Amino acid sequence: MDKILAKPAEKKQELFSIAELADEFDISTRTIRFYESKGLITPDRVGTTRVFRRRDRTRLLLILRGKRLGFSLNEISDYLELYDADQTQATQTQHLLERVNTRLAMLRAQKTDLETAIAELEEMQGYAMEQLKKQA
Amino acid sequence: MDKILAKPAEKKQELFSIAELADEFDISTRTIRFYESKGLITPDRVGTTRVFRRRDRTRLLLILRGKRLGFSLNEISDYLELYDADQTQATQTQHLLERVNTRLAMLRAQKTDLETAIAELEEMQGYAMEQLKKQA
DNA sequence: CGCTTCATTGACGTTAACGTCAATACATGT
DNA sequence: ACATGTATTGACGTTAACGTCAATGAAGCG
Repeated sequence: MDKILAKPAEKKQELFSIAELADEFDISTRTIRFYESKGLITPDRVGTTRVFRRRDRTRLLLILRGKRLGFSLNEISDYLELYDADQTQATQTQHLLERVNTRLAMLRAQKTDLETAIAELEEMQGYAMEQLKKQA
Repeated sequence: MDKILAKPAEKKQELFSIAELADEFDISTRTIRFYESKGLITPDRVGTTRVFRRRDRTRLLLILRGKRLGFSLNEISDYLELYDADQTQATQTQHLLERVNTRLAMLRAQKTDLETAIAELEEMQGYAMEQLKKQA
């Protein structure tokens, strides 16, 4: 499969095998198939074999970032929908806007939590360094 | 139990029942007992009944914030240890400092992710609002 | 052409983080 | 004293997010 997909001279790789993506993102192929079964990604097929385009590669990036931020796959699924929402009709755009705003509120709340935690640890850090000076 | 623990005239409540805390933090008593079984909190007992002090109440706050940030209970357990570390010996303080720094790096990385996600959504928000103007 | 190497598809196992339920024990208001 | 309400301790169930394994198939290599 490598031979088929690999085009070393190209600037931007367009197609990816499941193994390539698993390797690049340091996840298992099982995980990728699992995400597909959940509808988070929708690779093409060549026969039975999956072939991934840039779109799904990007979605994988978003999925993994979502996970790092502590979101469930269901939440991430909602989040991904925002990226390919229909913008042709005003009602759809309006709906999208509401969902984006809801999401933004969540992320901003999380950011506040995060900043509080960071501030606390920085305080501990400062105190610990003080202690070390005294103890030296 | 309320009658025993409740001292309405006091400024700072010192003792809490499991139900009070469950209510205040909007979690189940089962969850609180589960956290105790994991060693995250260590309430006193009056007979068989749990009695919580401010310390464990604070720890509950930290646990829940940790969860909102997407950390596992094991990670949170590590995190909590930072709060009651031994600072009397320089080697302990040194060790604490290292762990605090590690934690800080994680949180800062997460903050970067978060800010990226927020920026993307803000861009979508801007674009959607543009669309709505055009479509109006 | 046989061998070896991925890829796919079930099916089943696993871990974390609780929920649910049953049996039992206190404690309180009337 | 009794009914009611709350607490505790198992034991078992559940969901999410994969891991593991077995059987099968297509593809390239010498």
